[in-house]
Amino acid sequence: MTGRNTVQRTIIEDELRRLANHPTADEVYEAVHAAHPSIGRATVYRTLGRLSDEGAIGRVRINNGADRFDHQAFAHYHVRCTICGRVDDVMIPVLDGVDEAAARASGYQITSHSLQFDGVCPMCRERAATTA
Amino acid sequence: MTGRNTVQRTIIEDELRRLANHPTADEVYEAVHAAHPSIGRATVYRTLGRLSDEGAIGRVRINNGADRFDHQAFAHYHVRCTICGRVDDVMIPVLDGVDEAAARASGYQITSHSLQFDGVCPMCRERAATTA
DNA sequence: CTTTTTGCAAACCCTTTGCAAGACA
DNA sequence: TGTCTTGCAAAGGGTTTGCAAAAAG
Repeated sequence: MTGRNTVQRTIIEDELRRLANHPTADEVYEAVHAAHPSIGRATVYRTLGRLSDEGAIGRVRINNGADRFDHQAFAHYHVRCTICGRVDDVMIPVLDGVDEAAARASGYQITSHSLQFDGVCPMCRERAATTA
Repeated sequence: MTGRNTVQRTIIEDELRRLANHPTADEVYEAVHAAHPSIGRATVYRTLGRLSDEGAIGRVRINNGADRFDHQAFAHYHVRCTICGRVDDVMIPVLDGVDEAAARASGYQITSHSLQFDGVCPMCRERAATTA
């Protein structure tokens, strides 16, 4: 653990693990603030940022949307439903050799990649089929 | 062409092709506005959006940064320099079969994926080596 | 003449920041 | 005690929107 062990930090981390499914910082804030009204938005943003910098949690940067936080810290991919905005894990193997290929193709020194899928989640697909 | 053929649209599209290297909407706006002061920011944002919806140009959604627009419309990947923010093309083959794998793994109907690399561009690498 | 597009400013979402007060080690 | 963290409100970046006027077809 890098920073100081404050009550807020514990509360925020616990709440993230309770919410489990890739909440945004603001969703974490709403939940935390409901139970602990004195905890402010900035603290939640700052703490989630620190936790992900430390590697204790994951941060999923979503194209065109708020960042989401992941209680699972290891590298994996995500898919976002273009209808309801829901984000889920995509447990396929991490791409092998693609960073090297990109380095060769671009001349950059590659440090990481992120792969995001877009699609329609089972619920929304169901709903569309029923409605149509 | 889907919409109406306005002067603004032509000017904006031309400016994008002239700028060539993945400008943000605001960079396009600055250039357009400098030459045509009557053209407003909203028009540039709206027009770039329409052009990319039509498939006439590409939109590159950057993790944690402004969208960038690409005069090349075909699918390809991008790398962003974590130091200077520059964005370049990564001309590696489009990932094959990965959408199907993701669909199987997640249950989503996958419509697309985006792969973004992060790294250090040759210029910044050079600069770091010289400075150090 | 009908419908789309424009230009402006204000609104919006998500996030960060300055600062003084408070909590940790 | 010295430093990190908090809470607040305000600012910030990027983008969208409501509306009346103008332009396209």
